[in-house]
Amino acid sequence: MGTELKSPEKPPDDARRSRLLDVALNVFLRYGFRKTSMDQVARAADVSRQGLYLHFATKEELFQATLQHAMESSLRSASEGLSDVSLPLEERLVRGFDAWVGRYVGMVGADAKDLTEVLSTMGLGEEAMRFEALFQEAVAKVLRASGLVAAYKSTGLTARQLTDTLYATARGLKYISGTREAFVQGIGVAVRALCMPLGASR
Amino acid sequence: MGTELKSPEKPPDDARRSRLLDVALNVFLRYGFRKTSMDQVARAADVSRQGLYLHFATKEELFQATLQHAMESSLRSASEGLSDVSLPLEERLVRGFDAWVGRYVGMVGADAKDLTEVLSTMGLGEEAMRFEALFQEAVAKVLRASGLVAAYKSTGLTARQLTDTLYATARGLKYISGTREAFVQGIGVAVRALCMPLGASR
DNA sequence: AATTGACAATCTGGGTCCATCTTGTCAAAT
DNA sequence: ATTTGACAAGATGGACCCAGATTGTCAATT
Repeated sequence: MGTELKSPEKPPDDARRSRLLDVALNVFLRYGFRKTSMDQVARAADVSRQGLYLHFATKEELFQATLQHAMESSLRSASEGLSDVSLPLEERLVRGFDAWVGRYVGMVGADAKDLTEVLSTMGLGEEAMRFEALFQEAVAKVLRASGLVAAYKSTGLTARQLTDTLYATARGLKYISGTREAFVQGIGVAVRALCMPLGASR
Repeated sequence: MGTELKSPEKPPDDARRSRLLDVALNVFLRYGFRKTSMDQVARAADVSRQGLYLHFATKEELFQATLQHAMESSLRSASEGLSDVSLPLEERLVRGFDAWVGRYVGMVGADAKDLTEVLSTMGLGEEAMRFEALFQEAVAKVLRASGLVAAYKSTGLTARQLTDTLYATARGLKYISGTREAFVQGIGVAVRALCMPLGASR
């Protein structure tokens, strides 16, 4: 069964690896790639530096795995939020954007400006765009299924356009908001405005 | 009549000064503050360096005047667009945001990241926020007058909240869009979605 | 499996020196 | 008014060196 699952690094290691990647993500987000040392990550994860090398051969491999893990993790929880049919549409959208964007608001330090640069250097730029596209498709799918797009029919706007607009709003809020709470508040307002045509009555 | 118009530097010089400031803005936007020399600005404006010093005593004074002029100019044209009653609401909003934000999309170079830093260093941060607030108030005013806020009554959203949402969208589009045209397109979609409750029928 | 201690090779940041660029000012010329 | 030419003081950037940090690997230990 499925010996070539297209995932290059998917031998389901342990939960330890996942924990290391979570810790590494936080450190990388605060200090960027250059100013983060393996020792720093190891200490933050309560592991020896060599223990870290036991899982990741080089710093770049750690970084790559960290980003990959973060994107998969964010997309997974975002998708879960978006597809939670037990919640009202607005709440699902807010949770989706919070998981995809809001989760990182206020976590990036001033030294972390090299992350995107290094990211594209390592060829992760395409992967990032792929995940971004997946998230956007998930949002668009929800908008279509909810009947929102139908409600906007008179405007001629597509699900994709509504998604892009909401996505741009989230990106703007990411820069404007100082805290995750402020972001959630802002995206909540945007979502409420967008969903208004479905009938905001209680 | 009004001998103290609160404007600190408003002796209505000539159009020459205004032209110099427009040129200076373009250079500053491309190369930032540090990497822009007085000679560079002078040459770009087809003036001698000393001719520039004849209008602005120091580089910092030039920078300060440039930003002040840009903010005033942007706010003026944004306000004109917003209050042009000969245009439909959507077009007015698009023109307003294009004048305030879109005008600068794609113009800022990689070396220009020190602009905001220097800006706040010189105490222009407060002034910038003041202009930002004025623009937002102008937008909110238009939204209220158009009846859009009333149309959103069932959601409980205020004019301020709708304005903030649109503003966040514009900020996001500023980072996402590579060109001014793409920005206008994006903000156009956002505005259309927002104005939908007023009846998008043709 | 993970840890400690240790190691050479390499990278980084600070410091100095020095040539060049830039600023701000001046006088003379148009 | 604006320009050209010139100037000293100061800022900037590149070259270079060096101490210390960091990386990646090893062996011995638990």
